[in-house]
Amino acid sequence: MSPQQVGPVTLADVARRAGVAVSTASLVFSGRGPVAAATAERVRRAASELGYAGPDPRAAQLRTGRTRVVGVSYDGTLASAFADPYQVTLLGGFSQELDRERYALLLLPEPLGAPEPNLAAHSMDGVLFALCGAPDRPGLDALAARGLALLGTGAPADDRVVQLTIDDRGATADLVHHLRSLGHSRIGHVTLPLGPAAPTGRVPAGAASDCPYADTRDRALGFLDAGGPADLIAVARDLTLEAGAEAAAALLADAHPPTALVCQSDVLALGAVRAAAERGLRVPDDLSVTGFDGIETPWFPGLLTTADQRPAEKGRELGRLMLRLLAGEQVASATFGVRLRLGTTTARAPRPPA
Amino acid sequence: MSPQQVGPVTLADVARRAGVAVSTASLVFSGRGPVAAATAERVRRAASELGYAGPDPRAAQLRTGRTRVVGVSYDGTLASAFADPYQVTLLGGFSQELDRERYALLLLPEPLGAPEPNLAAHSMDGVLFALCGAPDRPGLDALAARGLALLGTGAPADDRVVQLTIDDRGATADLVHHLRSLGHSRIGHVTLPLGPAAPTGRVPAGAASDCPYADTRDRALGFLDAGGPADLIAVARDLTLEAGAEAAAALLADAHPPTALVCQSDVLALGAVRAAAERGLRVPDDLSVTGFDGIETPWFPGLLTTADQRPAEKGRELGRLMLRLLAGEQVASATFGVRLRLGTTTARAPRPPA
DNA sequence: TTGAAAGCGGTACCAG
DNA sequence: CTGGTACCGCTTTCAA
Repeated sequence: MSPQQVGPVTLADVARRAGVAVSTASLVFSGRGPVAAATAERVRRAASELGYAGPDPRAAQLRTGRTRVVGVSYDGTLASAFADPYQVTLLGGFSQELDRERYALLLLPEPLGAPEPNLAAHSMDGVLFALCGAPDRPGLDALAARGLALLGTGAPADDRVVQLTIDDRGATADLVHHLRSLGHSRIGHVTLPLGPAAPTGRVPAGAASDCPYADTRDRALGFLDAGGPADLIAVARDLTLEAGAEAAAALLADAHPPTALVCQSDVLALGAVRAAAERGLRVPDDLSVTGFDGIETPWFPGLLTTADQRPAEKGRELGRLMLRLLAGEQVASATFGVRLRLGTTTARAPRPPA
Repeated sequence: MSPQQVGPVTLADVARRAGVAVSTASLVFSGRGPVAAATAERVRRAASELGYAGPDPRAAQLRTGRTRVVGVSYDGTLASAFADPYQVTLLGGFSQELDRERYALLLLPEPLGAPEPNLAAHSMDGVLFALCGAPDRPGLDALAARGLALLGTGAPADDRVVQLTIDDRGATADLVHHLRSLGHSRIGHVTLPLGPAAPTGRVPAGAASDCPYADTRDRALGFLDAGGPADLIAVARDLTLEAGAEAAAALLADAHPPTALVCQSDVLALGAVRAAAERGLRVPDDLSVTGFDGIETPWFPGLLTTADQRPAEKGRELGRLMLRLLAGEQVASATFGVRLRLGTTTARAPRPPA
């Protein structure tokens, strides 16, 4: 009868039982070196007899320095991040690429006001800052000091982070130009949150164009660039359909209401569509609405006019960039193309009532 | 000038520079032992001068055996899992509880036909089998052998996995009883996929009631228990609104079509609502529809009649169970309560046309 | 309050 | 092809 094992079985136990050196046993499991078939078989049998679970990843990680884990950092809770189909789809594409190389994703939500950043406390080979608004992120220094692969989509703004950005400003301006070409001039703008705890409501243009979050700011600037009126801007408190509806309602209640709404995200735009319906306005006959992102909405009858970021493809592209970084390649920041997608939510401006 | 550091700075470097032993420096960072204020200060200064990133989590993990990581395993791709609001919401609740104790989630998608299970290759303290259909899962032995905390929602069926299940069968039967009390007798059933690559379409009752996936099978059994007709069952190929619509359409095309559809998930039910609209049927006047899960659908006008699993709360409950397991407590499998939620998608059966 | 030293469980080099 | 051995970087006794 074999001696009773106390803790988990280790490689040394297996090697001893098989009558080989640990180094040889290690080769059997990693498949790296040449091992005689008979020896390998002996080791495998010893392993299964002892109930060996395979090399402990913790030890392997310490030795090799690689963890096969990529962190995904974002501000806010997981629930709030995943309420946005854009983020979910992007992450799906990212995961798809990383799966190929057997990397797993470690979700790192960074709740507001967390005392110490969680970020550096985990072992990872790289980090994707998927949808971080804030331009700086505590804990980044530690990650950089460890030499991790760092990839972002605009934030945090740091030379050590490779960025895949989009032309937020130009894409938004394109949407406004599209609406103007349809005869709209009274165009409203619904923005993403301006900060961690900003309430829903109308704001002066300056509040949006000074926003520290690059995407929010640049889209607002694009809106203004293209001649969007500075007095028709409202902020959504968070990235939900409800907040979009409320912000849109605030604009539609104006004495001289807009005939079109340019929203900084598709989710917000769908909220605007609902707000319109609640006021008895038809989309696009009475009100045109545009979004941003290009999410799939199988339940929405019609197609949102939007700046299509192709989230799945963008996620895959981020995945490929991450894999190259992990392979030690030098990767330059780049821009990802956004396409204007014409849907059924925009139409000619209605004739003003007599 | 200090000597040029080659690799990343280690605790030993810091200790040397501060003129203390590594063990003392360790205490400064972990805050575990008593260290004189002056000593601690010296260590911290040395650390910042050297750009020390803090204790390397890999080494700490090997030594302590704890990783502060919980894996979330499911079959299929991340994209498909996150297409279901139920799963997303549940994961949000789970994450919320684990955040409290600073655990991060490691996503472990297990694509079909992956050669070797990825599962055991990562360092974790526990694993949640969130929405695994398959009753068995390769790699489970290795996880159990390492003594990980194992938690599931019905699958994999294994004594080593603590389960939080629901009464799928009873809840579905309740929905059917509700419809029968409204005068429906011709009731159709739209099931979740019966296997990894099952096509959408009608199936004999036996196909569903023999399904290896416990939830699919038990809901089908509940449907039959309550007197649902065995000839009006259709399978959705995957968990999407489109597949639900197709499966529903297959039933509605029957020579003697149903006046109500009991769907095994809310997403499928919303597909059924769409299929009804495409055939010019009004819900609930011409067709009653029920779902399962209790997801939030801010964009859906009305409220789905459903078996409400309270996904956010269920996720939190799973989180609490996981934390107890991680703390070494003995935790028994339990049942989570499901509530019948009456919405606006069910009504009296229409009078049969004269 | 601090220091010395023994691992945690593998991996990777090198010699044979 | 196989065995010995020096680490990987930190935590944790235990002694001083």
